Amino acid sequence: MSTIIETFGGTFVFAIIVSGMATHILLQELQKYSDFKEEDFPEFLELFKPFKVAKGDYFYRAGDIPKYSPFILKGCMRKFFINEEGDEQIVYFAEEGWFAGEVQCMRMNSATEMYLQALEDCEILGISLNNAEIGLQSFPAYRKFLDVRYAVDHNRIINEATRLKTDTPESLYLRLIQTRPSLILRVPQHYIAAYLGIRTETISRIRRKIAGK
Amino acid sequence: MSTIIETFGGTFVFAIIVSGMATHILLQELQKYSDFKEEDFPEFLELFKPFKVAKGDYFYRAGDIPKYSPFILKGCMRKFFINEEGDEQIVYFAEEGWFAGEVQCMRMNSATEMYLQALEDCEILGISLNNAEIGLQSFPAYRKFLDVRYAVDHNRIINEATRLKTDTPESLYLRLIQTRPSLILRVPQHYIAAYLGIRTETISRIRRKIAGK
DNA sequence: ATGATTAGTTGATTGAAATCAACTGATGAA
DNA sequence: TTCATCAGTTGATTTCAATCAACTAATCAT
Repeated sequence: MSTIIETFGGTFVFAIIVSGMATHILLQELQKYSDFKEEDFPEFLELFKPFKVAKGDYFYRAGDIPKYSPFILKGCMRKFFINEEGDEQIVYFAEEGWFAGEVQCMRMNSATEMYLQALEDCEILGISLNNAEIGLQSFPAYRKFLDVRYAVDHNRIINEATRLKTDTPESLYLRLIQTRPSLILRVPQHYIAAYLGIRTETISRIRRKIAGK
Repeated sequence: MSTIIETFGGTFVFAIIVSGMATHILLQELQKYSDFKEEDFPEFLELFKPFKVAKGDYFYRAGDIPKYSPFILKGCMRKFFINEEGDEQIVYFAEEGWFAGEVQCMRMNSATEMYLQALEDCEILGISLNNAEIGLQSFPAYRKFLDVRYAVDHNRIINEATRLKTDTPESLYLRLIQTRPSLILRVPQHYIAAYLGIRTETISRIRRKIAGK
C-alpha cells in the first residue's frame, strides 16, 4: 500500500505504510549513505517486520538471543546493561532513524548482555539476520549503505567515547544540548546523567548555572 | 615465495613471506572469523602492499587522506588525535593482528584527524580501498570476515568506552593488566595513562599499592 | 662516556564532583 | 481526589584523583 506522506516544494513523495507506520524514515536513512532507489523500496520493506513497543517495555533483554535488528521509526529507546556492581550503564539513546541491533549476538547466536527499553511508545521495523543477508544479495545499495554506515558509526563511537572519558560534566552536558537537543527534552534527566557518567545533582547545578547567565 | 614459518605438533605450517614479513598473522586473523582457505591466501595477499614504519614515525597524520588501511604484522602503534585544548587523546593501541585504518576517510576521500604512530619498529600490510573492493568481490570469506569483524569491533568499543567513562583509575589499570598484559610491558606508562584518561602519577601510586600487597 | 632530555616516583595541596541529606514538585495508581 | 512513588532541586560534607613540585631513574644524542 502506497500513500503520499509529505510534499516537498511541489514534488510528491511516496512511501509505503506498514500498518500506519512512517516507513519513509528508513528510505531517507538508506539514501543518506547510498543511492538506494525509491522504486526498490517497497520490495526491500518486505524484508522487515513491524513492531510496536509500549513505553517501559523491552525489545530485547539481557539473556535473549535477539532475532531481529530494530530500526526505529518513531519513539526513543535506551540501550543499557547492568554491570558487575549492579547498576545500569546506558550505552546510547536511539531515536527515529537509529538502528539498535545486537548484530554480533545475532551472528554468533549468543545471548546479549543488553537491554533495549522504550522510553516512549515506539514503532520499529525489525530485520532478521536471514533477511538481512537476502537484502545484501538483492540490493547492492543496501550493501553500500551498511559498509559506509559501519565506518561512520565506528568514528562516531570513538569520538563520543573519548569525550565521555575526558570532558568535564559541564562540557558534556552543554555538548549534548548542541548535538542532540531533542534528547534533553524527551529523556528524563537521570537517564541523561547515567549516560554521561555523572550525577543527576550535578546536572541540576549545571542547569542552574546556565539559567543564571 | 612460500616458506615454513612454524611447526605445530609435527604439522608443517606454510605461509607467504613478503620481504621477510610474517604474513601468516593475517591468515590467522581471517580464519578467526571466517573459513578463509589457506590455498587462497597467496592470491589474496597480492592485494596488500608491505610497509615498514620506524619507531616514532607515522603511518598517517591528521590532514592526510589515507590511501591504505594498515594491518599490523609486527610492532605496536598508537592511534591518537589532538583535541581542542591541544592535548593528545589516545584512541587505542594496535598490536600484531590489529587493523588501524581510517576507513571512513578513505571512503569519503576526506582528511583524517588521527595520527598513527609506531611505538616500535613496525611491519605493516596496507590495503587500498580499491583492492579491498576487489578482495570483497573475489573472496567471499573476506566479506564474511569483515561483516563479523565490524560487529565484534562495535561491541568491543562500546564495552571499553563504557568502562573508561565510569570505572575508577585503579580498576581501569587492573583490568588492562588482565585484558592486555602485553601493553603494560611494551607501552610507556604515560601513554597508558593518556589512554585510560588518568595521570601517570596516579598509575605510579596504583603500582606501588599493588606491589605492597 | 657524558651531559641532556624524557620518564617515572613520591609527597603536599587543591578542587571538582560524588555523596549524603532534606526538601519540593511531578506522575501515577486505586 | 488522595496518597504513594519517583524525579529533580538545593545545601553541607567528603573523597579521590588532579595538580603542583621536587626528586630519581632511564634513555638518547653526540
